[in-house]
Amino acid sequence: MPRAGLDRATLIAAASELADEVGFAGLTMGLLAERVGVRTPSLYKHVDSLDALQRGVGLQAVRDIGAVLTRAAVGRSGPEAVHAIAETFRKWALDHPGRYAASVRAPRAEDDEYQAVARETVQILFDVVAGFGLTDERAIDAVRALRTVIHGFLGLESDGAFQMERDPSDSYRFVIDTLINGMRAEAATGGSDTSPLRAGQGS
Amino acid sequence: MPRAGLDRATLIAAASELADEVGFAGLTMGLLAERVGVRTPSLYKHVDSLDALQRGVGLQAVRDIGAVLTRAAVGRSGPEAVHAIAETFRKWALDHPGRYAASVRAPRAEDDEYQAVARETVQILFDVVAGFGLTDERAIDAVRALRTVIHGFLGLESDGAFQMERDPSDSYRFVIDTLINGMRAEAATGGSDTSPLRAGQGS
DNA sequence: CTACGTTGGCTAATCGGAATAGCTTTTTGG
DNA sequence: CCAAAAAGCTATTCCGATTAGCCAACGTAG
Repeated sequence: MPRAGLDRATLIAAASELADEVGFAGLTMGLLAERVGVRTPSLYKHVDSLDALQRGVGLQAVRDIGAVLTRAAVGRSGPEAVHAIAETFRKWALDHPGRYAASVRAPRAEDDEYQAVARETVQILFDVVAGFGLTDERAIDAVRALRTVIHGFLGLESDGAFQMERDPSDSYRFVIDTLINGMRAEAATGGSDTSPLRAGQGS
Repeated sequence: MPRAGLDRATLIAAASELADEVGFAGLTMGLLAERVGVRTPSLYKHVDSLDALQRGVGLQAVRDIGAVLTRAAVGRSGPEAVHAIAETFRKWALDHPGRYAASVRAPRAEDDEYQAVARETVQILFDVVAGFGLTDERAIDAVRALRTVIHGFLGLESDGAFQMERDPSDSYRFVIDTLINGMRAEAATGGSDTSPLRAGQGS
């Protein structure tokens, strides 16, 4: 009985592909085992549980997203950077529906590693927002707004919630542009309220 | 062995409450049975399956949301109506996390009843958007934008994705205000072409 | 009021997927 | 070459959903 040469990373990679094919909810130990040519129980030599596997896929997805967004944002700033990030994120999510769903899964507050990776990705957004001249609380608001719009739209779109005859790409641009205009306006009027902001994770 | 006097509606109501307590994912036939004082298999006399139960909870949740939003919007228009709807929706979602999660569940394209109910709720948003003078494609964009922002924000918030020391309520208002400004601006430019909102570097 | 069909509840059993136990073989380091 | 760790496997257990089949409760015609 030759060995299959599996390890955690390989399993997570295979699970990620599988999730993109059958949906994150359809990702099952049996299916993954079949995919990698092994019996189900053997997987437990490399991952602790299905939950751990899902977490691994989600964590890797967030890392991938961070890398992709970083590449998209480099050399750009302001509205151009926002558009690049928004479009890149959407394309990635549409290309990798399972991974995207995995990345959205509730991160468990006590999961430090997840929090750290998420923080890194959110940092990209802070850098972009800083380019608008937004700081402190307004920067937080703007980053939250960006995440809100991107996740909100992708969530609805991937749920098939847009039924009308209108290219979602155009609607997406509308929302993003609206947000950009809002940030521009906010930066122009200069944030009037100021409260100290404390350290935290996420945004 | 006295009868419990159950029926489909009672079960869905009980399941809704239960979902708010244990989370939509934690809603289980066994738990529901215990809650209504009956053995698990007995539930199948009233609902076809767990999936059907979940669908029922989601459907009812969408109906409830529609009713609540309608009440919130009556007598208001424009920005005031948008704020009322946004705040009401958020409060409802925070008060009923399980039902909210149920309402978001992918609606299945072939489910005509669900589609009809969802359409009714979306209609409320169209009415509000019409108050801004937006029509046709721009109205669709604006409605999608509203849904995007509301669902996006509530999704992130309920996932605990906002970790920084900043009241989410304030950030929520920021996003909503930004969107309102965008709709106002869009209405002002008269929607002359498909991309009047281009967020160029210039003005 | 009473027999009878329908309805609702129950116990027992099946099924599918996750997870564990315990055995066997490969790999690896000395 | 040998012992221990690592990686597979089969057999089993567990749990939640679901089905089968039995029996009591209800409600209604005669």
